[in-house]
Amino acid sequence: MRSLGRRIELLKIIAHPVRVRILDELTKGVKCVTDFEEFLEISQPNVSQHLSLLRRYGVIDYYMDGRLRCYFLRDPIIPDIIKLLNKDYIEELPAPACCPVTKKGKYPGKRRH
Amino acid sequence: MRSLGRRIELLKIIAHPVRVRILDELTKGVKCVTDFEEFLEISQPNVSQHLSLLRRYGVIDYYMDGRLRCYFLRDPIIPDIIKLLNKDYIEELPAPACCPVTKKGKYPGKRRH
DNA sequence: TTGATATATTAAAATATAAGAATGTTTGAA
DNA sequence: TTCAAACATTCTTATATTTTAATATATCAA
Repeated sequence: MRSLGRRIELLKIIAHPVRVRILDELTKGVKCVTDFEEFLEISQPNVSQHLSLLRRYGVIDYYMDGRLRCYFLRDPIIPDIIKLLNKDYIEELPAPACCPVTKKGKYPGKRRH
Repeated sequence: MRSLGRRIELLKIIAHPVRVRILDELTKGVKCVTDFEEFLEISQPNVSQHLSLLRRYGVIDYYMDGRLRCYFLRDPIIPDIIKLLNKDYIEELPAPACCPVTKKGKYPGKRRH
């Protein structure tokens, strides 16, 4: 089981527009670097850097196919995160019903609502 | 419906150890600043900075209770993210079955596995 | 064995983020 | 009307991230 600290680090790694698009694509199947270059509008070295970052953190991996590096998802949290990012949330959370007590509750009987 | 870009920004905001702990606490109920100071081992101004960042991005909000600011969750994605972070993933994703085709599939019949 | 394709690495510049220190604001209680 | 509690803001410094540009490597095909 991975630590929470590790998970948060992972979240940080994922939280980048280019990397999310990469991971989103990879949830649909294997892709090679050139495939990514086609739909991300960034340079080849930059694509490569993002891929190697993701690989360094164990998020993705690749196998060789001729001279192509075929990247695929490795960390099982990714599909769940992608699903979350694409999910529709129409409402805000309801505000707390009525002034729940915090530890520091110095003003009982003086609640404003 | 919020844009994906907004969601990614949000993810970035959340992906910080202190802020995750704040949000984790808030999934359990309302807390005021001093409550946070107690269990986060950081200075009051730093707590305040994190809270105000979270509020600026609409993740949390507060109501006043006497002189206390009672913070609560506002963005409905948060409980889901916290759940994800705490979820157990025991296995890696299975490697792709056998060399699926990338767009650039120049080497058919020469697959290595 | 040479050229082209596919991809990586490195260094530098630009930018963003985090933490700490000092100080400011607001409000209730005395 | 003053004090103290609760909290925010601002500025600075330290550090991390991102991008760009240039260059390198590895492999297949001819």
